[in-house]
Amino acid sequence: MCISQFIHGTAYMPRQSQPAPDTTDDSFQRIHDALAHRPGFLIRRLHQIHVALFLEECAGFNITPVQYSVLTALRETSLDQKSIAIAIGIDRATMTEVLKRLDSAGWIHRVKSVADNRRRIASLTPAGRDLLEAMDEKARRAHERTIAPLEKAEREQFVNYMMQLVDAGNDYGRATLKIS
Amino acid sequence: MCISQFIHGTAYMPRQSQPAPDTTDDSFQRIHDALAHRPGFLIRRLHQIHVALFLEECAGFNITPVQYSVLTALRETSLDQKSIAIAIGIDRATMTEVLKRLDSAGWIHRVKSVADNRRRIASLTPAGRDLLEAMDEKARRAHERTIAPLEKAEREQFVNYMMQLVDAGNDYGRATLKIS
DNA sequence: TGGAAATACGCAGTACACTAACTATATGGC
DNA sequence: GCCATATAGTTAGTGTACTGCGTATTTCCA
Repeated sequence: MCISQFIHGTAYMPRQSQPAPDTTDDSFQRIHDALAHRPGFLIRRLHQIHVALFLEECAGFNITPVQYSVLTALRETSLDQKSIAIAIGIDRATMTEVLKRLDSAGWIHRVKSVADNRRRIASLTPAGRDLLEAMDEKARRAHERTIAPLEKAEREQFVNYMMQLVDAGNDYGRATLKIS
Repeated sequence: MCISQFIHGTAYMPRQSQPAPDTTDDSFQRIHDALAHRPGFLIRRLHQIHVALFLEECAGFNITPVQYSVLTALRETSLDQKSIAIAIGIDRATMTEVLKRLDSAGWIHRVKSVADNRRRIASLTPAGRDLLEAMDEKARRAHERTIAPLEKAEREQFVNYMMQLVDAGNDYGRATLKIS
């Protein structure tokens, strides 16, 4: 189902939420109008869609997009946790968790740096390297499928725009969420 | 700091992760080359950036982008939980959690539907309506700032592309993550 | 009209994303 | 050389995003 179908009623449409007498069909149109043009809303949805496509393509490997990014980075070089975190853009607390999972899956191992005992250097195991090779093609397809609905020239423009925005906003992320 | 600074060394650059003798400066360039053009990677980073901008703009309101989307939807009409979930594109388990928090913050309340006792209808409280009014301008700014580095025409193109992709991929999301 | 199927919601479990506070180690200035 | 300061990593807590299962209620049809 696509949004148009949803809005225009060919897909699921709740009919008897009666307690709200104003829940008419065009409420959904109005909600759509209010949200569908907001960049942040679209980005969130697009992220969900990409994750779903990635997991579908790479089903059987039991790996997530972030984990694949980390392994990709480690294919280039062994690296301490903070550097990996900066390179792929997540904070070090999350990095700790991600590396734990990659470690217990047997795809990486972590050793204390001899030069600096605070650091733990992560490297790919042979199993991790094999996994990367086995799934590279499917991961590539997941990324392609995410932007496949656009024309070739549009896809290039779109990726180019995102690169500009990510580069410009690179200071943000690792966001503060203050709860009361 | 921007990615170029990061890659080219004017920003933080780990120097003595010595245990990996191949950790040269251009490892970071190679990691960047491997990741920075992948649509999924860029989308994830852009999402992080938008959330950070939103929380910065709306600091003091103690609200998240998703919570704001839900309130925005409820401004149009009271609605059962599943319909809200479909309208803003998250699954109903997450919706339960989000509504719990909005409820305990006093911005919505939930009542059993008289027509269908399985349903709980959520509505804005006066406090919720006031909150929306108070933060509308700042939320709008957060969305604007997310795409501000692009030219006006580019921004329109970019949002247009995202709308196409989200519409085409609307079946995805609510993703399957199978853990062993 | 009575029971099977469908639906709405909740809960437990997993993963990413973040903050804040903590430990352990390293560094730099005196 | 010693101590203040800075840095790497972990842990606890919050929030979004899922799956899968269980419960209660409604619907449909045989």
